[in-house]
Amino acid sequence: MATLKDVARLAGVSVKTVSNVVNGYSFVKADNRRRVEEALEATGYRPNLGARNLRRGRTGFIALVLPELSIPYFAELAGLVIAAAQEHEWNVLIEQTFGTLAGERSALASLGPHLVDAAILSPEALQVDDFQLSVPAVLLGEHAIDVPISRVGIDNVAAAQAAVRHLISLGHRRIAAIGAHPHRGTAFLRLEGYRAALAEASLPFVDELVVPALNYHRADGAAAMKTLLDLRNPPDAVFCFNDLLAIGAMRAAAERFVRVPQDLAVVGFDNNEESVYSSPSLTSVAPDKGAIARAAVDLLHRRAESRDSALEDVETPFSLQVRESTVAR
Amino acid sequence: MATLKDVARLAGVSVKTVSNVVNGYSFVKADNRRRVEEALEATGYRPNLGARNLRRGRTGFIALVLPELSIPYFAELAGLVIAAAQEHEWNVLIEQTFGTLAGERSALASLGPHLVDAAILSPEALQVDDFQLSVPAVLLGEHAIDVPISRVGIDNVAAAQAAVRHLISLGHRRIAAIGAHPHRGTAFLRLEGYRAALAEASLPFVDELVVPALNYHRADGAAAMKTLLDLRNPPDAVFCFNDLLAIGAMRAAAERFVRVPQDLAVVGFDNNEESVYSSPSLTSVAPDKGAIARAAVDLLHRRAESRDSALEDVETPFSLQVRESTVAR
DNA sequence: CATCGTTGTTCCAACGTTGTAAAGACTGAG
DNA sequence: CTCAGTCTTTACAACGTTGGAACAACGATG
Repeated sequence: MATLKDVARLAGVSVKTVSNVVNGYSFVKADNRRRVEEALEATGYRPNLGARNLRRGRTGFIALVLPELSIPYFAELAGLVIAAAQEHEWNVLIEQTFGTLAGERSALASLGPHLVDAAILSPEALQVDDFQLSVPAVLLGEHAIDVPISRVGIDNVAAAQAAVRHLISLGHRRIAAIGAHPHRGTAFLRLEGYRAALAEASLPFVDELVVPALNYHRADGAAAMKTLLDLRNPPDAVFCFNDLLAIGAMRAAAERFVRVPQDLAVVGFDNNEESVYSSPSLTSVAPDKGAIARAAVDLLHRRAESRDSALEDVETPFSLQVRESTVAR
Repeated sequence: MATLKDVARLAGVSVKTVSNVVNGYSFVKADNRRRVEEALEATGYRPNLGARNLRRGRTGFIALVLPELSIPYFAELAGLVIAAAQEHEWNVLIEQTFGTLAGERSALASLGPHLVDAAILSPEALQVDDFQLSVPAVLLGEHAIDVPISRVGIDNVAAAQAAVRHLISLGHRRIAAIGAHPHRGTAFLRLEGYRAALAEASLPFVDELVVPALNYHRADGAAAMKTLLDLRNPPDAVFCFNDLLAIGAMRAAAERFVRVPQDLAVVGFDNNEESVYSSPSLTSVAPDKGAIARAAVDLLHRRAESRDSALEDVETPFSLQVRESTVAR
């Protein structure tokens, strides 16, 4: 593989002059520039990023720490983050934590400053004092833990409230919630929005209608839904804290021959592509994932450039996509 | 951030001795080893991977080049590849090509040997003469293009044949296929399996029942299914070349009030998690994704260690998961 | 003609690590 | 006590790059 030295020898100039050409330094004689460019072409030179970054003190990578790529929301988000990072000549390193405290801690520990320039974190279990970071970082979605790190995400309370308001506006009165979680920040906020929507419609908050989910997988949604359907007085609508839970819930309903939306309205959260094509299609809170990815990467880029470290809290837009699970075709 | 030099100063030994301890070199006096280890602990030393790799001539990264993370199959696979790579102390760099020739070429071009030690490729559009790789590589799934690169994947012909045999065994006679594609290797092979299954049952191959799909997204499956349902004599079963196409097809069927599986049996390919929870759940060819990920990474590891470059062709197992889309509950 | 500023090029050092070779310390045998 | 052999540590160079200083060439200015 060609190095600067090889190119320099071929062009008959010094290594530094080649480096200057490569880096677009202005004061290079047209003649030399041409010769260097030809030599670059001839050798197929590509800079050794390791060496460059060693010298520059950067790595050219950012970390994206998330629970699991097999969760569609994170897969879609990861794709968008990769695209956004490319704009800033960053490569993305994905670390999966599987939502466990141990996984998240070990991911954080491996994030030395020589591995990545910055990190995007989507933690689920981390405690306040785990956040001893050696690189600029941004949190996705969490607004519940109080920690001095910038955040990007939607207003979870407002979003959840909008979802439940929608159910109320359709005439539902016994509305369940699936996805309560003892440590998860977003779960807390979405429950808050659920409560708020009930309160403003003067509907009672019923304990048995709030079902926890340890993970947010389809199986958890199905299990939770079965619990709800077994109640003496089952709900006529359910707000699920993500789309996977909702898909699982709809599946469980179908297995009990409960019709959606006639007998049970369902709303999800995340607006996965999957939810557009399910039968029935799923009404869902749709965060602007592209905006989240861009905002997070841009924020880190600003922070990495200038050493100032003002905390930022970027609120990205969301919308409610109404589909068949709440309103029949 | 602590460097070897800092640790050495603290422990009162040379830089190299610290390096020796870090790398588990045997001949270090117990006393010094202890002092160094304490100093390592005290400084929280973590090796600078860039520098280490510069010196060692490795990068510590492998590339995973795939169409799109928002496609569940690739998202799941990526997660498994990341896990498998961790075993060999490799980090995974994901490049998305969006299935375009330009995207794949640019991804390949960016794969200099100083960026990654090896690459896992899942190409869709690449031509034979695009494969000028400067690092060890392995192809996923493609057995159609003839190119001197190792491959890992299932026997696509046999898998497709098994799927269509299953439909035939259920009594279906007018079986369609969705997903034909002019350049995609796997599409070609799956079509081959479809043909073979028809042939062995002495069923005719009917042109109008084979519908192409440019992309393999849900929307393409829905569009293709509409075409089939518009035929004067629509099929009573359909084999889709991936699960997304099948999900789209089932959605299109539902919109026309065609019942699955009573009026139309559907088989997919990939066995996405999504397909277990759809209504009806989807019968699907299930490649062992974990085996694919492990085989690919292990193969690259062997190749990267020893400089020998024997071509390998690893065939991983698959199974047919029968669900409601072909057999009612 | 000396001085100056501008433009263009080169040399040197350094980023943090590890392989090599050489030097130093210790052991046991002669 | 010397020597060879083994164990242990160190100095040095190098990986490929770039910032900074130094240097060289040049025309313009006084």
